[in-house]
Amino acid sequence: MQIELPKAPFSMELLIRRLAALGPLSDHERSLLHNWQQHSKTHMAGSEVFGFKDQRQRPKLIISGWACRERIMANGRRQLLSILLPGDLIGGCVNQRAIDLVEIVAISNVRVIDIAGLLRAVKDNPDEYNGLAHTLSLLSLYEERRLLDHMVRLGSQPAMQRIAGFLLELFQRCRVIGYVSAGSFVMPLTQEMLGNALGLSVVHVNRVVRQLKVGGLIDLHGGIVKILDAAGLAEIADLPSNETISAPDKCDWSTGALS
Amino acid sequence: MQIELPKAPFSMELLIRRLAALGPLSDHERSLLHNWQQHSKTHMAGSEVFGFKDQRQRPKLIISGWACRERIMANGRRQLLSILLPGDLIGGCVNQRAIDLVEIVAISNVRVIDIAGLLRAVKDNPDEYNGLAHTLSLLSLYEERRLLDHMVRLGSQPAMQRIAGFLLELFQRCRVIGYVSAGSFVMPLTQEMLGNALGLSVVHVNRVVRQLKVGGLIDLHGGIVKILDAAGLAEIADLPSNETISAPDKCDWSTGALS
DNA sequence: CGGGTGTTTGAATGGCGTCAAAGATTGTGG
DNA sequence: CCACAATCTTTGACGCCATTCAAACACCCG
Repeated sequence: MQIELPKAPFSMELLIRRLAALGPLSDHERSLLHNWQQHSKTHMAGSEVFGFKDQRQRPKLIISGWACRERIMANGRRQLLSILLPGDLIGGCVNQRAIDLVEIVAISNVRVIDIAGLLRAVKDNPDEYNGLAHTLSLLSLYEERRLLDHMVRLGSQPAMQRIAGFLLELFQRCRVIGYVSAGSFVMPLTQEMLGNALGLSVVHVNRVVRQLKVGGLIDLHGGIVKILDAAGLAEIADLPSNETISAPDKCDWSTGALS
Repeated sequence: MQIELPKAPFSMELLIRRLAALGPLSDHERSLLHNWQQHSKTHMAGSEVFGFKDQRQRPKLIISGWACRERIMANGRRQLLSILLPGDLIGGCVNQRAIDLVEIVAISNVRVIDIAGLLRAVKDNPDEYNGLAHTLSLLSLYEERRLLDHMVRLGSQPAMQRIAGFLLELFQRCRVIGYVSAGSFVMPLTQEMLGNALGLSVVHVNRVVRQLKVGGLIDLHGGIVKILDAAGLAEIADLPSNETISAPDKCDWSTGALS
């Protein structure tokens, strides 16, 4: 199976595309992103990308590689809380978030750039970069939503549904950032990591994945996942009909609450 | 077993005490809270407190009764994501949160007051109510942290650990708001709800609870929980040593990110 | 008193974890 | 290029934790 997978490094262009899909961006905002240059830093697979001890860490953008937020328990067990892909923000939230107090570890080699200055520019000129502020906050809104989805998986789905739903989520996220080609995407997660994310043992992950393979729903070899039957997976995963959450088209920044 | 349990309606005094424990409040801020009067609205047990469809819902404060955030799946299964107690805020976050897109249902009869105006006052006078803004945001920070704790429970703990940890969390939260007397607190959760929160069947919840009873760790009758051995529960629940998260003593509101 | 709801208990089934060991794959150094 | 180690995947056997089904038992309320 020879598959050409996009290896293009994540550029600001992709972030622009991603944000533009969430809300309107002015030319001025696009050019701010477009001209944003920053030298990137690479974290090797397995190393810590973002420590939770240092509250002062500067917000970052992942431009290549996968990372995860994970919590390690006293008995040595790991629970992956969230998977981070290229185009995802780290610690770039408007206000303090608990999720940012969790350690972030690189799954594959991860390249990040510092976007503290970018976010600062947005914050200091709220009128000028209104659309940007909006779409950026939607980005973290979506991560929180994924967290809740995952919580539901862990709490009330059997292994097969968990895996089907999880793979589908990764598939859709990869597609959004252009990392899917011919229904396939690179997934640098070992089955052990899948187990750590889904609360399952390696052995059982393997068995269920095999079932999905023989069922003709997916193909999985050498770290490459091919989604053969997305609709079938969605049915197995018991996804609600309106899976695509509608972005609140009117996110009112001036009424109610502090917002 | 006759136990006197505090039935005092949650007043602004209690919110003040709760916030003051999270950070310094000026006299000016205390008086703002103290003088805040609002007629309360009651939601009967089982009814919806806060719909997620209406994005415009005004933020509220629970002053009595228990509620929960829950998600209902296609197969009819329920997953309780979070338990809300008196003194907890609903929808009062600085910016849009995914958790606020989840339905909130009253567990017992719930009284709430509208605090949109209060939050607005805080927001419109950031300098004046700096400490208040800080502590209020800590409140939602802690809820998010509880969410992550719960996720870890669901993902990587067996039934007994889940139940022990969950009861302990409720115990500590009740104690903070003064709802614990002689180690006991009223818990209006049926065992079925406990199961829905913890991803367990009613039957198994019952069996594990009985084990905790015969083990002399808790007592549970008629909706009243008595924690007999908090340390033992903590050990069972495999809680990390530094269970009491230290409030970030220096939450810098002027550097990094948008914050 | 009766019905509804919640709790408790038993027995049987099965999903999933653990243990163990054999392939398959990747990477490294000679 | 091959050999070797290390990591990951795969498979079988076994046992336990937890679910399901079923039915009795307690409790509350009108």
